[in-house]
Amino acid sequence: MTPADLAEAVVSAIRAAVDAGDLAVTPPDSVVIERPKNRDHGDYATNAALQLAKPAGRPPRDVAEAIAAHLRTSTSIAAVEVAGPGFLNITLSDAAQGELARLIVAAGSAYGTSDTLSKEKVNLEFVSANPTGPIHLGHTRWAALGDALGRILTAAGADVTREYYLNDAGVQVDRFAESLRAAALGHEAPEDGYVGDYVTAIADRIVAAHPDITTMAEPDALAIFRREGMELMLAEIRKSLAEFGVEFDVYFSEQAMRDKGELDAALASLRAHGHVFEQDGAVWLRTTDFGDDKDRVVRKSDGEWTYFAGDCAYYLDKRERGFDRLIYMLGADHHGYVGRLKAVCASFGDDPDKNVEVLIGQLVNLLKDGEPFRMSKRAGTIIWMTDLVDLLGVDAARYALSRYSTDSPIDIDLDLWAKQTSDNPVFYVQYAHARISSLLRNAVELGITRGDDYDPSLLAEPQEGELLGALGEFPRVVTSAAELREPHRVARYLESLAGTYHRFYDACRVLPMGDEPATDTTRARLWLVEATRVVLANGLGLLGVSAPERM
RNA sequence: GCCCCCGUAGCUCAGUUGGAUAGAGCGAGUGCCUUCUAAGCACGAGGUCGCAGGUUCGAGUCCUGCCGGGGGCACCA
Repeated sequence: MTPADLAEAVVSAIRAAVDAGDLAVTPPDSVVIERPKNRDHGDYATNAALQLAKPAGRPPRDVAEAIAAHLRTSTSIAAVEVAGPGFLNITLSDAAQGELARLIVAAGSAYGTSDTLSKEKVNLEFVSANPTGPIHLGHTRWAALGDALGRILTAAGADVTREYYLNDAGVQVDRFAESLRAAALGHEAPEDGYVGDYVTAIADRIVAAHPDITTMAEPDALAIFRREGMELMLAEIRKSLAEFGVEFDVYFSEQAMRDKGELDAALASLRAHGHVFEQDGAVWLRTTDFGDDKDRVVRKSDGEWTYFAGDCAYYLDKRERGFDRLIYMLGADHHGYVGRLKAVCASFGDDPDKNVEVLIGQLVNLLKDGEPFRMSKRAGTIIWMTDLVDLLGVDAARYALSRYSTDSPIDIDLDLWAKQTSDNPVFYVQYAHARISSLLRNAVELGITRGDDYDPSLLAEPQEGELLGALGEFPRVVTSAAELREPHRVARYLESLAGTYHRFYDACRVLPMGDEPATDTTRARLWLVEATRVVLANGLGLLGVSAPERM
């Protein structure tokens, strides 16, 4: 019996109580089922009676008793107690609890997926780093988190498009081209230009392909540096993202959007909605109508579009492609954008509370020996995604960036995350999976199979109950992580599950010792172990972290 | 000055969207391997949930103010 099944059973019991005249309320569609921290409070607890006390006009404990009487008729439920202010503490029968392993094994990689968000067409935009440099540490947090969130939303049934906004038009790209040319000529980088090993590396490649470029007229040279520099940079970005396990469905080119006249179209639409005005020779959007700090310029007095104009057009483009939920993942240094993005949404006549969601991620620092870490070989202090992967590997890097709330700034202790010990959370979780895989291999060698079925009531040890209960939580963890846009919940859950498994493993021998024969308990436990493996693998998969069979 | 985020055990952080006695891990202590991976497990100490009010049956969680830390407030991108 899953928590969801139990919730339905409680709702049914409430309906039965109402039908029997024991309770005068409108039965709720669903109730909250909790897994209590304290096992004295049963396998599961619900506060349904506390919620219904007011509409029923009766003390919570009375309501609880009325529900409990009807709940006790279920054969899956071993005990129901009314406790505290009116909680219902429910203990499942061993058989009902043990059934879960079968359900999980049968579902396999689908266990944890649901159709909770099936009505949502989500556009998930993340990373969107300018193609003027490699992916740095801050972007890397979003690469890990955005990709994980995409997987989690998909698991929850949402129709997700992962998108990278390519800022390939405008001043930054011009500066990049100028910086490349300066590097090629051995000149100093221009003011506000780009510096670093990667700039000279790309410049060298372009010079190699166009030996005459250093003697070419400046405009002609810049055009080549601009076009090819961006291509090479983007290729490098895509390569490092791919190595990190991150794939986008759409790389959305700002330049292409401009070429299609979408900026003019967006401005016309905003004008039609009545939020555009002219002042000091510039064209403005009156975002203060919708709570922004100040109005924003769309087109400068010199006729150039602002970056913000792109935001407006891009928003409209996404909406016209049918997305009703636009999720933007931004760094803390961009949190000032929230107001204007919401205002853009409202200016087009949409609902900023529904159509636009902005997730703000706090900053990431690396620590080594308790001190801020710097790349020693380089003058620059910027740390790239590839540096982090070199230091920790993809699994540890992704996991380290995914296990914390986006609200909290994170200090990644390189010593800790590079460790091959249980101090390192990702190893702790992966080790549980490897340990299970090893056990299952041993079972095969001993010629023991779990068979087509097992007796679920044999999974009656306390550690088995704990493990089953933990496995049963997984679908709810996934849906809550999806609904709250909080991938770290999956990581924390996996750590807890790994611990629960290790305790089970310590307490319950699975395979027979010596010449002993395999028993029904052996087979029942093999189902439970395989179910655990499935959940660990599915959960790690949601984070884009591998589930190794050997370590 | 205004806006956003944070403040929970010595350290790093969770806290099931308002529930029962606030939890893990690390650090430090003591045990547990002649058989499934000891990269593991078991046993304890450690707290005014920044402070002060408020909302209610009930607040770490919601509201207000204050203190402290981080980040941000362009006709830049």
